[in-house]
Amino acid sequence: MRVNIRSMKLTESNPTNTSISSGMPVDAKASCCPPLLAGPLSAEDATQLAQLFRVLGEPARLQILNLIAAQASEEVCACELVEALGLAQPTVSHHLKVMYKAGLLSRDRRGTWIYYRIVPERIAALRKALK
Amino acid sequence: MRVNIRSMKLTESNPTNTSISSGMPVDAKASCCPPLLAGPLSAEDATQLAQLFRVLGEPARLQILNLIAAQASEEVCACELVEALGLAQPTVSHHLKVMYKAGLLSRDRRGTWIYYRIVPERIAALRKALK
DNA sequence: AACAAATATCGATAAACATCAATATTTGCA
DNA sequence: TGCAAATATTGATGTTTATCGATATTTGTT
Repeated sequence: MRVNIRSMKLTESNPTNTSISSGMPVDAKASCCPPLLAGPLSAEDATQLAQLFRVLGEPARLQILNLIAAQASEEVCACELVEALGLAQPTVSHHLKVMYKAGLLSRDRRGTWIYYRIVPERIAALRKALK
Repeated sequence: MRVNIRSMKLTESNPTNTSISSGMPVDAKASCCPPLLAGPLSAEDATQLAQLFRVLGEPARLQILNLIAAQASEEVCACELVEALGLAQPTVSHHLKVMYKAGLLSRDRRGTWIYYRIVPERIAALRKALK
């Protein structure tokens, strides 16, 4: 497990959010992703799950996930995404932030660059929710 | 397999849409839901997949799925959903239409009532897409 | 044909959000 | 400290869409 001192700073200014494992802000609560079809679903659970699905309901964000998954290094620099997606830099930054806050991406700052990775457990949780 | 003559009428006035199996209009193309992480994703595929996720990105619609799944009969009358969700009838009708067009629900008209069912293959396809 | 019930459509409104240009902030380096 | 590159934020704009009231359509019944 790579521990990057600088990357800690990214979460220091985010005291209100809980963490999955290390430095992962997540808007959703810890009791995330109960099965959608295999049991009762509270209104709050429905809201949280819907919020997660909505994050995936954007082509650009799906392509970001796909682009990261295509990397052998399992990570991608934010700067690469700008040209790959053909979107403005603020737009890409926005999408990355949304996915990061949703717990779908983790990030690792190395110098000026920030490398993003998929959080596979989060994807798996969503897949389980579709049961 | 129950064949309802009247229910045929529901799809007769929808000649532009393709069908999954029988009487199921689907906005998405037949080549739906390629794996999101296990291979390249075209822009069109990303758009289609995102559209499907967006349908699930609404708490009311997730609750509709959950309510149907909770029925032993595996189906639910639209009229029951209005009170169960606490939404206005046009709103519920709108959500049902969105999910029906997305191929997530099938419907069976019996007299004045319309009973909705989950299309499990569609849910399974989404789950597979999260690979 | 007339009526009642269930569902669909229409029109309007408000909220959410994707997008970008401009600008600010952060970071490494000299 | 000053500069350049990467990323974040701000403000504005246009689009999408959830929601509802009012109304239309469909369906079964009498």
